[in-house]
Amino acid sequence: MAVLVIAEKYNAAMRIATILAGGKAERKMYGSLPVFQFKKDGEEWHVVGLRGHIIELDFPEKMNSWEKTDLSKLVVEKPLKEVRIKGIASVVKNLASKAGKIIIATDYDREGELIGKEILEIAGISPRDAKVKRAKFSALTKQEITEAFQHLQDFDEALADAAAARQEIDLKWGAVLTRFISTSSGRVGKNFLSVGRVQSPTLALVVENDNLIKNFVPQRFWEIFADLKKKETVTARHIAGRIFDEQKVKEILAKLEGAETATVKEYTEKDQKDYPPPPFNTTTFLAEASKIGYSPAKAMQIAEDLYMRGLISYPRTDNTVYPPTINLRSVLQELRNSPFREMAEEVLSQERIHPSRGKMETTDHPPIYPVSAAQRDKLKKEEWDIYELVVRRFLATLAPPAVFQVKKVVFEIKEELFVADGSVMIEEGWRRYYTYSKRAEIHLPVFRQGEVVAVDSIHSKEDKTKPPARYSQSALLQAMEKLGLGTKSTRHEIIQKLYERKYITGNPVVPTPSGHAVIDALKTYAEIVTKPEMTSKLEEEMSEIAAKKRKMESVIKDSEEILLKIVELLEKNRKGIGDKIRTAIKEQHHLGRCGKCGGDLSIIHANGKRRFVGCSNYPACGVSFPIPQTGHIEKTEEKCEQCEMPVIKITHKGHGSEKICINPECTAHTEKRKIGVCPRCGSEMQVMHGKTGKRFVGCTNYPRCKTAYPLPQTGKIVYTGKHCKDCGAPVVKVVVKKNAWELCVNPECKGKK
DNA sequence: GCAAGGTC
Repeated sequence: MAVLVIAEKYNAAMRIATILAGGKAERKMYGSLPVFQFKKDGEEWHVVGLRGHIIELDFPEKMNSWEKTDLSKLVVEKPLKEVRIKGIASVVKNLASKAGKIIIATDYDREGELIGKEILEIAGISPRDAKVKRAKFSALTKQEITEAFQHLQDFDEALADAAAARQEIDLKWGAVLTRFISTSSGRVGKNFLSVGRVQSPTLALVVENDNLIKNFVPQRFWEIFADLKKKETVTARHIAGRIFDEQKVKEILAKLEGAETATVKEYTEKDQKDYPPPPFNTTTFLAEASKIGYSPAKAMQIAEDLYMRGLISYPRTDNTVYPPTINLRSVLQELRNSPFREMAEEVLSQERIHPSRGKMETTDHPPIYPVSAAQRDKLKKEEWDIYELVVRRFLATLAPPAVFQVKKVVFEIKEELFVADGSVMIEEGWRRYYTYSKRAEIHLPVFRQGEVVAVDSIHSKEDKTKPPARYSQSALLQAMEKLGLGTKSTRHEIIQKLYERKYITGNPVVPTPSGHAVIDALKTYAEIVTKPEMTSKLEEEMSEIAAKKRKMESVIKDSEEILLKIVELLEKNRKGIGDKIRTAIKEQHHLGRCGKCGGDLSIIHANGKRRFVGCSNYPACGVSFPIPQTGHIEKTEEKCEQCEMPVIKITHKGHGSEKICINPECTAHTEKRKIGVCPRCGSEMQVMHGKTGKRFVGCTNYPRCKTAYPLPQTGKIVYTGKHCKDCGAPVVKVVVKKNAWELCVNPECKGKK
């Protein structure tokens, strides 16, 4: 009797097969799907790995039109299940039909159970069929897997239903609100606006933060410092800290007027342990990667790649505690084959290794750690940076604490108390390996109680309170985790989505007018979808479904009723909401006033083709300016110092950004556009933009001299000051992504290869 | 062309 085992992913299938077969599994291709095969107790076993969900929900085709579909009908429509990966489906179906036993061995969680249900449905087998079994394990270790397959359990339909309810509710709320917001504001097609259970509360965080910053009223405060002399100068701060009452500051200063000595009232000195950081989970990993310049999306992409190559463990994890099944010493031994040899040996030389542990402990995956040694020349720089980060973090979590000598002195000057703190590292501990963050050190001399030192000066410093900081991408990621928004696998994708929709821009993250407008509209008419509570409520309901206290159908029905009411309210206010968002988006594109007629200048995409800056009073006013056709354009609040025209910021992928004013005639451009000397007339040559926006090198002596050379239309052009030895034309440097080369601009130059 | 969740 053949046995079919279905795992969630390729790597899991391979591990399971290797463990069950005792290392003798054979890998065979069924079309494009690898299947692991082996014999065990006289039975033929097949192990296949899926690729996550193989079914996706979608509405029937008749409801595809955003404009024509009645949203209240969309709310109650049953979505269809579409098979996404047909190749896998047919192979699994075939194997299942021949199997006497089917073991679902997907990840042991809600989504894993649903993935199992999906594949059974495709194979036409009921989850209640006696030949269907479930293997439940929380780690891909020999012990866990062996036990799980010895104690097979029944398939848990209720758990799968919990996930299925989430799927349907997410799609309905997402599709209905996305369509409403987009169609009401005329944003249909590729510039649509979107709404979702996770993305909208996340956007709301950014918008609320921006509101706090905009409405922030700084408060003045003062701090009083005393410079004291003891061989070196020691600065002590008045014990009151920030004083918001100016009168009080004056009083204290008056009291201290003429003070000559300070007496040490209190002096303490102690060693303070500075414990190692916890092991990496996805969020902490991404936060640290951003410190070395990798965005969450980029860091995640690299980590996934390193994982697939067997260099680091699974990068999607919530866990911050090493499970006992990982042999930490043998990982260190493995690292001796890498450039981290010496460090690994140092850590190994400890008599006992005490790994640090974080607050979050789950059993699905271990924290992120290196699983094998890598060599620097085998990896790209970015891959090495991320690998090194994971290795150094791993070493740090196994290393002893750092030790700081901490000093505190309290001085008394005319009955007023001042404090000075000192902190110096005396043992490196884990900080020797983990060099990405430093703790500030302040040197302080030794004092003794009762000692009297000279007062050099006493002065106050005025300052003001600062608005809250904006979210960096990684801070946003951490806020999402804290609020239960998204999962370790989706959070960074959701942030990317907010950028794609142009709801947010930059890092730190700033919301755009359309981001503000959409959140404003949702807060008024569908507040729940802007709050993390929608997720926590759904989580509760899913738990109830899994615990068989409620039926999936009833949870979906309740959710539909709430959404129907929202749709009704939204439809009543369709025009008002749409106009508000439209106005906000106009502001987003608005660059400034037209110098000729006073109209609005904005970036216009002609038929989705060439882009330019044009006047809103067209055709009455024909003012227009060519702008570069490549690169991402953002508006700025700046005006050109020379010509007072609006300045735009252009970012070229792979290499920084430049700010230019939209006026091609402006002399402020001259420096930037300078490219060399015309070989025919000796005048200066510049980068110019033709009527179609195409750029070229032209002689400034035009029309008397008509020398012109074409330029590459992508990449950044940099002035080199050089001229071609063969033809005398200017030589420019072209930078595309990370590549750069020098180029004589004359296409007919004989010196060219 | 819609969401969020798996995974590549």
